[in-house]
Amino acid sequence: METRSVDTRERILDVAERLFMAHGYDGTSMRQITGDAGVNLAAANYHFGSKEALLQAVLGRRLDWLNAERLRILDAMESQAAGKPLKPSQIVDGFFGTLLRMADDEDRGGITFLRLLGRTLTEPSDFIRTFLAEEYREVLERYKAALFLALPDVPKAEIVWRFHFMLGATSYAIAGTDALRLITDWQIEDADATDRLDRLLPRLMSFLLGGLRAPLPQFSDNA
Amino acid sequence: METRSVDTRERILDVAERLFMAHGYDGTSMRQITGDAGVNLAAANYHFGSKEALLQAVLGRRLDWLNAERLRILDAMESQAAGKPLKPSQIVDGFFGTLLRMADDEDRGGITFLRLLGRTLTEPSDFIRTFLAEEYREVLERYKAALFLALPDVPKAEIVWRFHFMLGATSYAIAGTDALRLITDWQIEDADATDRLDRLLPRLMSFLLGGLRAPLPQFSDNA
DNA sequence: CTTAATATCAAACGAACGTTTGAATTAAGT
DNA sequence: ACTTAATTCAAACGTTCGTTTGATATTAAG
Repeated sequence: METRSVDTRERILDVAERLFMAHGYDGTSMRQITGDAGVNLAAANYHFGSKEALLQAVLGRRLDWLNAERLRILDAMESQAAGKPLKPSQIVDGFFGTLLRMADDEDRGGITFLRLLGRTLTEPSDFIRTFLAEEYREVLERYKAALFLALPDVPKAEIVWRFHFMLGATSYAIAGTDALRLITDWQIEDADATDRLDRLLPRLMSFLLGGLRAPLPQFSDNA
Repeated sequence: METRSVDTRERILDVAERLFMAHGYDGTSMRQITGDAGVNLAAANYHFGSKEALLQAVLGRRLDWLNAERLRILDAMESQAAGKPLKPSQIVDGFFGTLLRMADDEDRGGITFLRLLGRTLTEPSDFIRTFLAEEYREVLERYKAALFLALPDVPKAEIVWRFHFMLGATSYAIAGTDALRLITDWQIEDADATDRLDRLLPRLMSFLLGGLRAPLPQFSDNA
């Protein structure tokens, strides 16, 4: 009695991942999901309990792995460094590079999951934010601490802000919703999607590191 | 017969702006909007025609002014420069600074509109993206061209990408949905919201300029 | 073969959705 | 004062939503 339910579960998760990415949470109905997946409507509630829990399952399936991998990489880098601070570029690559490299891994959601995540990070619903906060709590604490050590001369508040900015630039870049892309004569360049993804990582990494290491802002007041 | 309808129209726009910001487009119902505004349900369809047209009216009310102001500022800077390229910092401030300074202007939506815009830029619906594309077409063309002139040694494709990254960092920073803010012990710093906004602009500007002027990425292949 | 747990199914639940209708009300023009 | 247009209103339209129900089918175990 395992084979059927596992197939049904995974098929629902795969279709839900794609539809939530394309139309958002509120814009996707349980009937669309189960219809596209070729399963009965009630199957979704049977296996996941509710629509909210379904989205959490969709995200958790990928985020559990992603953030465990991020921690594994940070552990490896830190034990390699033997107590010395890491380079900022290492830390940024461990966090954002690990995410972007999932784009090529179809077994872990590929570009579909990346876009879903980029969109979800800007969703307002309380249950989503609570869920994401818990999913990210440990990995953010660890990477934040690593950046504090790597940039001892930069005020911690500035590092946190710049982490926030980096997350935004990355989310937006991968969300691919592109309010911009319609306008920009994007064809200025290439080519197939594979090529664009190959080049996105180094492009984004240059930008993020440039922003992270920018001169500190001058505040007009002196509070 | 003017005073009533103008009041009703504006009250609907104000409430819709706030609710779309807080709960997203799909997550906000016409009944919530008209109910909170204290007007009849049918009034919204009478004045705006449909829910989609209402969102466009909400956004257009602010964006028309914002993008006209951006063009006005760019015109002023270019005529001041008398044919010579502008400084990148001028251009970035004209585009993003003008946006962020709306946060203090309650008559033009203040922080509520900024957050709504940040969220809306990542919405997937076709009608939103089409609308935004048209709203932004001219101002993006002009600012892109200014950046091309200001950074003659940077490939145009790189500039467009970095413009995209800057837009993402800014949207995310102002959207304030903060999947992050729940986790990050944000209290590390200050104080009241006014103070945070005062400091957001210089902080974001440093980050954006650092990213814009970062060393060019090295691609692993040589295509 | 029987039993019990697990999974799928068609059908329905009540609630909420965006929109429309047609009458009532208000304001403007003459 | 009368006419006409603009606006507000209560009520209802048909549709879609997430979820639940109870029967039926499938599988694993004794």
